[in-house]
Amino acid sequence: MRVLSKATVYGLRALVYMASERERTGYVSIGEIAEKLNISFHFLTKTFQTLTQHGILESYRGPNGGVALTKPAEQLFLTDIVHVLEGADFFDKCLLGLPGCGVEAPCPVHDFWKEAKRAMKEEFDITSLAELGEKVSDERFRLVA
Amino acid sequence: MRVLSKATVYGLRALVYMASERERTGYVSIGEIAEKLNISFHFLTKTFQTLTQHGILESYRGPNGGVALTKPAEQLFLTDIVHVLEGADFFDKCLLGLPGCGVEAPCPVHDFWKEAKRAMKEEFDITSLAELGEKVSDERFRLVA
DNA sequence: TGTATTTAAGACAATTTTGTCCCAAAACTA
DNA sequence: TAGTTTTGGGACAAAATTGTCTTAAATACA
Repeated sequence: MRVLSKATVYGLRALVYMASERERTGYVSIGEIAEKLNISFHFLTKTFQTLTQHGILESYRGPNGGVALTKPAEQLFLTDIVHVLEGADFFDKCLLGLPGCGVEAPCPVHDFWKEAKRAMKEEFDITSLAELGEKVSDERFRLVA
Repeated sequence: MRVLSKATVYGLRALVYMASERERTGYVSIGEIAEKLNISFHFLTKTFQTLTQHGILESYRGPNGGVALTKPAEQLFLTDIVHVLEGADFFDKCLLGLPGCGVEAPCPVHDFWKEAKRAMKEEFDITSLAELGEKVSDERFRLVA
């Protein structure tokens, strides 16, 4: 059951890593993150550019440059990231791929899937990068194989 | 939020269509299904071959041939189909893509995701092709755009 | 001013998924 | 037996995703 693209997975892991380094001030370099999380630097850079263009990150070039969250991690939720990286219709798709699936003309699994999406979105709405970052700082949780 | 590949989506829709034609006896031709559901005949054929090889369908060649469910639609559940088309580990994957994510070394969203997968699997376990086929026969639900 | 560091951006390749096509094999019909 | 229908299976193409690389632009610092 794969729900997120690799681009989104890498982006999320990287953001949580940043949130887990809470005490640090200033920018974190993409190279450091890529190395720590063992993911492709160039690939992550592209995902981060998307996040920067959509106001999740701000970036700064040159020595001691890098990226930083535009808001406190307490105010950035999974839904925000997923909306940017997967599209605004992320929680609004038919399980059977039918275009206008809805109350008008639902597919046979519409009701169940609607509820599953609602529960999922609810959790994504309240889960902040700060919460996940803390878990990682606490050691018992990991971001890398 | 895309959970199933197109191959699986097409396969599922086709199986539900077959279940919805309950009164019919004998084989249903793949060509008919593909036409009715407006999906690629060749693509569907490949998916159906997989289902045949795994005992979900039985096939018969020649005039009046086609495919048929090996068991009554009441005894075929979404989990069975998904296991064949998506793999046996379908309900066992980490949201962040980490290989051995589990109680030992969980990712920071492990607990939530575990519960979401459990709820999803529970529904897939109890939803039969018969149930979905009936909904489609009842007209209020559709399988095609 | 020149060099090193770091993100920005795009070209390009590799891989996976999706889709198309052709021919063989099986079965029926005349 | 010949011809038609239908699935089986593989080759192949197209598209999307993932991954790599190169160059440019911005910034700091000596």
